Amino acid sequence: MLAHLTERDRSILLGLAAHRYLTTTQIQRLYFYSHKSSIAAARAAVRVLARLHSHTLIMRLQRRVGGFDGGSRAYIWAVTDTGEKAIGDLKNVSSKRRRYDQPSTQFLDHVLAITDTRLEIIEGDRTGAFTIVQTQMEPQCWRPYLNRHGQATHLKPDLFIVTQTPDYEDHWMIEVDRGTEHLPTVLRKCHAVQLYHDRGIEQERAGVFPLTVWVVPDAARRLKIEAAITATATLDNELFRIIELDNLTRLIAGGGTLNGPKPGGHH
DNA sequence: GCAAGGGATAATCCACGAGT
DNA sequence: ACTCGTGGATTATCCCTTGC
Repeated sequence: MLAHLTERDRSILLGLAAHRYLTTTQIQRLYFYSHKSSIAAARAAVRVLARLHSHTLIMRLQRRVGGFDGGSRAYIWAVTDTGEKAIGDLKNVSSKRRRYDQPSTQFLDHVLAITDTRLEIIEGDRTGAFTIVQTQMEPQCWRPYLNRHGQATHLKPDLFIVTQTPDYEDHWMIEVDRGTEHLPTVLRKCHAVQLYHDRGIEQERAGVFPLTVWVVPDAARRLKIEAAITATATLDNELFRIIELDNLTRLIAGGGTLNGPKPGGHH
């Protein structure tokens, strides 16, 4: 049943399963980036998705709700049970049963925003600003540790990335903030990062501790979170960076600063 | 306030060419 | 002959602005 699928078709299917949900545009940016124009790439992506759809390997959610700019929203895609089974055959493992209810818009927005963030980094790699050495998505990027009360728990960043520039190898934990969480919730996560840092687990495992980057929707949100972290004496400011998506690749290329490589920085 | 108009983007149609 | 990729042209749909 998979004989008629191209290598790219399989990549899309696997990628879609890994991300759970992807928009047409995201699939285009992930898998159709070497076309002559982005217009041509978009058309190609739509065609391929229509084909996979006709084979009932993937399905479409309702169009995205919300958003501010004009135009139609991109379709959001997910793998069907049939597609899941096909992936099981591909990987030579039995497919796990998964239910795809219509997810909440907030959850969907967050998942898609994480992918947009990851795409920004991938495209930074493509332009040669840095090289991606490793990418971990949920739940692979979760880190077990003992909390203040000695209970086993997990630090759950949205992404863990290792990048390479000529001078340094940098580790990153990415948190994608949509401006919807209350500041105390954000600070609670920061305290978890701080404690995980103080436990020394990551340093022992990887040799370095990653920089935690909050990717925020706008400058106002950035200033709020920056101020809150600075005002909290028990948090080490140097563990965190708050940044808008536009500047993320510059931050990564600069090893944690926006001004180029940081002398004597983490490596 | 409301309908018409305009901008933006996605999806679709169609003709053409390359590969098999 | 058939399939697939390409890209110009067209259609569909949404949101925002404008004029009343």
